[in-house]
Amino acid sequence: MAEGPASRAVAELRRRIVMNELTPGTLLTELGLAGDLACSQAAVREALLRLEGEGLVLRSGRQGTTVTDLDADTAAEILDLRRRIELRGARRGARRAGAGDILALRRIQAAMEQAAAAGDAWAVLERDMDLHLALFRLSGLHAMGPILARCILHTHRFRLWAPWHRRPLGETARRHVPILEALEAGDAAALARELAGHLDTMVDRGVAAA
Amino acid sequence: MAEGPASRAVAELRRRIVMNELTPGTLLTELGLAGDLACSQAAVREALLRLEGEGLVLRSGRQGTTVTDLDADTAAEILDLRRRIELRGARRGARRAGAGDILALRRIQAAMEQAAAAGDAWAVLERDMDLHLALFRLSGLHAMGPILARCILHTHRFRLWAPWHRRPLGETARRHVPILEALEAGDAAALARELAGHLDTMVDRGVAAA
DNA sequence: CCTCGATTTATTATCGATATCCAATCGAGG
DNA sequence: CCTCGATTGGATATCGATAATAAATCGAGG
Repeated sequence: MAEGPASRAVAELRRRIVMNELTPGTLLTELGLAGDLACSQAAVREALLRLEGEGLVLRSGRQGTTVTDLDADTAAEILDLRRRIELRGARRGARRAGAGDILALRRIQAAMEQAAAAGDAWAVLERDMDLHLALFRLSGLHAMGPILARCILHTHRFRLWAPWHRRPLGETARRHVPILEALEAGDAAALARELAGHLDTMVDRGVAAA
Repeated sequence: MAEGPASRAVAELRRRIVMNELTPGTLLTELGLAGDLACSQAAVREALLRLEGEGLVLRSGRQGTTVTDLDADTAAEILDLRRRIELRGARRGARRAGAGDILALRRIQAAMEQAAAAGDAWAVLERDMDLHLALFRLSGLHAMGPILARCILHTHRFRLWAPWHRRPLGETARRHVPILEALEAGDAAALARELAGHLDTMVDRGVAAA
């Protein structure tokens, strides 16, 4: 999984930020992280460049790089955006799904359940992202994948930041089963419905929902 | 404007790709570009990392990095996304615009007209991007700025790739005036209307529009 | 003639050292 | 006591060299 120092640095820092071990505003120095992660400045530099591309850190030239802020308004807006992207993608992709695609999706879902059983919250999130991205890839809208990835990442971060959104890991994993069943049945309408429901229950929108 | 080799490399490569001097699929090598742009491999490397974050190139490990593909379907989808982001941003931002904000926007618009008068198509696009981003920034939805930036960039690229979408530069610049006027009047509805019209006429949607 | 394997080559990935730059600090003058 | 300017410290930015790796090429064997 770890192909090199740079990849490891990206994965590790991304995990720390999304899991809120590194809180918003934290100042990161390239040389300092190089010490922590036991790699060279160049590797850390590449990692920070990538994380900036994902919106997790902000590099301000020679003043250093900081972990980006979070706010509820933007998080809600991003979730809406994500909802729209995934729904439109699902409607396009439902008909193109081959048996191989569905098998691959089921494998990811199984891996997610396995991670949930092991109590590895981060691995669950990674598999969740894999699954949603693989599903979206069926739409053929290649250039939008990274945009969706960014939205998913920020959704995850916000959910962990606002702890009242947390759910049992196993439940999170099992929630995806109906989505895959709708896809396998070739029912685009059901797929969109299940996916929409999944995204809508992802975040508690105030107490009124109860 | 050019702060260093890396910044210059990013700007130059971005220009070449968006202006379609570098066509989709072109293979780029770090050392080769370093020769072209008269800088070190590290500078080119940073540039390519950033451009990958913008979706303009695809880095495939040791197999090299290529200019990303374009397709009309995705372009249409991205334009829709952009429309949605900008419209929601405008509705939020209309009330918060101060006199200083409007002055800054007018300055950018003036610079765009100047670039148009000079016949500098690329500068017009840069100012267009500046203007739309500055306008969106009024919404306070910080984390979405880079997503919008990406959408605008791809919209520009697609428009230049499909030459029938081109318009006289001066017209492009002047199109933004009503938007700023609506903003200055504090009329959120008019702002949304003008902005929507601007985005809708950006791309000819088939011959039916004639 | 075709296939498989070793070799070569071209390219990225990584590192350590140096140059550059911004900002905070300290000191002198008013 | 306050302000302004030089200084110093700490960080990024950049470079050149080296290591590692994957694709392409060439050659021998079948």
